[in-house]
Amino acid sequence: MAVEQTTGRVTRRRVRTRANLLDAAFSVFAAKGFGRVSIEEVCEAAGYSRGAFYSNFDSLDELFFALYRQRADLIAEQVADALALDGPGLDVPAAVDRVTEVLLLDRDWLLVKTDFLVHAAREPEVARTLLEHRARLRQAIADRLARGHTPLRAVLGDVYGAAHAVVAAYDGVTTQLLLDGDVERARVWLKQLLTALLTDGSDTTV
Amino acid sequence: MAVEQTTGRVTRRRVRTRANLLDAAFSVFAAKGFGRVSIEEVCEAAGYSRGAFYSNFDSLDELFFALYRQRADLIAEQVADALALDGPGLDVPAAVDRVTEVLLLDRDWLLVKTDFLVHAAREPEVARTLLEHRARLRQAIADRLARGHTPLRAVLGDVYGAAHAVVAAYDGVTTQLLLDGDVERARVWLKQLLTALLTDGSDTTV
DNA sequence: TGTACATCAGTGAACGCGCGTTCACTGATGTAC
DNA sequence: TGTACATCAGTGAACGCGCGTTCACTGATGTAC
Repeated sequence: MAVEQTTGRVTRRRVRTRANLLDAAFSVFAAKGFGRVSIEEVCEAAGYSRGAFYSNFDSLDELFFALYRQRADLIAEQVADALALDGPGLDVPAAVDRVTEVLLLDRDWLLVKTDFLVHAAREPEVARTLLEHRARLRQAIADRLARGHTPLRAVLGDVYGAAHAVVAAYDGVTTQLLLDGDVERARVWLKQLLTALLTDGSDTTV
Repeated sequence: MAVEQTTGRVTRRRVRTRANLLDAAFSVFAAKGFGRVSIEEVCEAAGYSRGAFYSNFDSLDELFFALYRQRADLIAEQVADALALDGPGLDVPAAVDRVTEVLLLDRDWLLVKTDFLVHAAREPEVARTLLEHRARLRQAIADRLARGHTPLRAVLGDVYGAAHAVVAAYDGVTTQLLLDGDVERARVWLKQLLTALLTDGSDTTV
């Protein structure tokens, strides 16, 4: 943390500045990639001097982490909301629609998220945080599947295995989307994958 | 390209230096991430002065691209070989074993590959190259599936859809592997996913 | 195979810029009365 | 609500380092005979 607060006091000005820096950083990171961004660029984009940065953060890494955490929490909440909408019976296609709406909407976020992934892959401490976040998401999905009494495929094991598969499908589709930029195709494709993974195989053909 | 060759002559020394720089770059990129690597570090790791770098490449970007291309081609070849081994009938579990052996063996490669992915995601020209490379891989898989008369699931469409699903599953598992570093679990998991995607649902449970 | 010459490939010093980091200062904000 | 004071938050100049880039030079390599 930058500037250890002896009192718990946090002025509004500080909150605003921090938020402005984070917002500007998001745009800049999305546009250029974490590795190609300087502290100076973030400050310029936010309209502050570099001193303001150091008053709020110790390093770009710290800001990046704060940024990820903020957005990831927001999205986890939205996913939880999207999953909560149905009644006890789970309407899989409808739920998938709502969830992909949240998860595959913002290409900028996918870019930043992937930057964060490769960063975390090299920093075990950071990786742990990201893994916990993913575990929470999976849990929400598993809960929903359990609550919806969705028929599951034995190869995937229990609801946790199924939730794991959902996340893997999402990650896989994200990779393709990052390259081709076709959000609509990604949505359709994710729905197909999830259908193939979650529903039974009464549609088998040769 | 650095140094436009008027004659087609390329000395052995040059070939060796270039290879040494690429090898060193791979280690350094894998360890620190593309965005955190300087030309100087690559040269030092390879045991050359910075002038040698400029004699062979115009920029780190160019070297990165060359590096990706080199390794990706190698791996595409290995995957093709692994797929070619069976007779006309496709033994799915065995083929999956062989392919995952190639694809999920080297964490360093996955790190560099993902760095390259986010790089490409922001550079349409580079993205096109990567998409073409992925298309070739998918094609090899689709061909194999067609040749093997593998029963497919209707939700995925034809062999191309199935091949696409295989790649998505691979990408999804890669993401998880980057974070937890558990190669064995990733292999098992990828096999389960591919089984769920490719085989029919006679295993459905509730 | 050996020698002489031409060209090439890598060296390493030098230059300079971008930017990370610091810090004395000042306008902004909050508190007390 | 207003004023006086204390503290805080952001400013912007200054410093210096890391490193990208260049280039005259030299040892290595290739060619011709």
